[in-house]
Amino acid sequence: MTSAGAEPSARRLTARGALTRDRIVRAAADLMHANGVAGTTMDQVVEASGTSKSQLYHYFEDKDALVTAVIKMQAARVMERQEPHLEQLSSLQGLRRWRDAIVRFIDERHAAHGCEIGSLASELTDRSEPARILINATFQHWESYLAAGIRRMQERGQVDPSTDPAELATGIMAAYQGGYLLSQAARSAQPMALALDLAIRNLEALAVQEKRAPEAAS
Amino acid sequence: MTSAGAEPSARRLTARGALTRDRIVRAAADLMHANGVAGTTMDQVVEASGTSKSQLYHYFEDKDALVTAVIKMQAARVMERQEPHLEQLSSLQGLRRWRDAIVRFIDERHAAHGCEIGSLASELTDRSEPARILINATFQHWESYLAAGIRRMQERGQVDPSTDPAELATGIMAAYQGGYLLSQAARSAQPMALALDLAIRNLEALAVQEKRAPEAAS
DNA sequence: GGCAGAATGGACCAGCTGGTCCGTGTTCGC
DNA sequence: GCGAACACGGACCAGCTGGTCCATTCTGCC
Repeated sequence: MTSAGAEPSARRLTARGALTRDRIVRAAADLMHANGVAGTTMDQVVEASGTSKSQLYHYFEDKDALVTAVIKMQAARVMERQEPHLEQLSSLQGLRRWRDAIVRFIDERHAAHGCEIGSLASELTDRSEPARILINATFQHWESYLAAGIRRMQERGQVDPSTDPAELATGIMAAYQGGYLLSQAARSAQPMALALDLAIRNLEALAVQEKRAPEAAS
Repeated sequence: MTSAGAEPSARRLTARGALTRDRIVRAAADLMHANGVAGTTMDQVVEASGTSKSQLYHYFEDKDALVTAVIKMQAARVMERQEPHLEQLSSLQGLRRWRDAIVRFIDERHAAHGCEIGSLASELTDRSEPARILINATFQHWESYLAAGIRRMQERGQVDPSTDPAELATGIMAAYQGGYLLSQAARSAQPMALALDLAIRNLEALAVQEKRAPEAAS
């Protein structure tokens, strides 16, 4: 379900229409990720998506509606990329693999651009309340995956059970977002690596002292 | 030294001129912090600063030059606000006081707006290389204060001396920036509190075990 | 096979945006 | 006290931006 919210009267969509709509959102998402929302014009979206002005305004009431669809698509994209790592997260090892994947991802892109959701958050949060709510919900959803993983670690005795998983998850998310921002500014994946290391080290420190506990096969 | 860089030919500035220039940068900084760089028009700056178009372009070659001045002013403002806390930082207690001041600051503003530098970073880093370099330098400078404080803590035996203070500082900065972003999106100071707590807890965990060591007066 | 509604093409527009220009007032240094 | 450079006011403009409109072509469905 990569497609995003409708709005402009839940009109019927033919298969062809749905495809066109998707091309528009995809093009808009890429442009806005690279140039910002304000830095992306409707004409650019038209050209990049190979559609026309009338189509754009046929599927979206105005730019705000398009932006809403873009937020939803980016949220879906990010979650799709993260899910494989977070879905069954249940150990510090898994968390470290998650960290490695992120650092590698940023490194491959030479730390150009920021987090798809984070940059939208920074630009839109103060400008549009509906956008803020949507973005905040995305963060929450994202964090809930981390929290669930941490809870599993607690159950397995890898992490101190007295600390609230949701709060730890927020802390880790903050490290991720801040790490992304610093990496973007430094054009290096190192800040992200340091930020996530600090966050993970925190769980390790909280770990039940039996560091070398009986490891299940795997 | 709140005023920012010149550029448009280091022309001579009369006292009156310097004042006008400063009013312009100040107004631009406030507008851009609230509405973003792209969301701030030169006409708005003119109106908010009570100047005229010709003055604006008398002191700044173009919008980019104005933005550069704004970055420098915001960097100075942030550092001015942080220096009292970071200048002689040398204990975990001091770090916690820094944390408290930040959380209070965000709470007072009901978590509206983001970090003055962080939001500029997010918007400009990909769009302007000179801006990126300037912003990155600001982060470095900022982190160096934190690193110096951590080094002092190490010397006093409060923090494990085997960890690189600069790397810890980057991690803390990331927690700060990410915490700010999440707080802005959630309209609550809590994410910031959790993020900084996680970062600080990390130093505590690293602390030499003699937790209740001989405390110097104060 | 024909019609209602979806999909599309693209010309057109009013308002805004960054930036220019020129004339006037002020101030500093000699 | 006087000229040069600085400070200032504000009309003006070309290009862009989000958005409108209407005519035409497809498509699903009875």
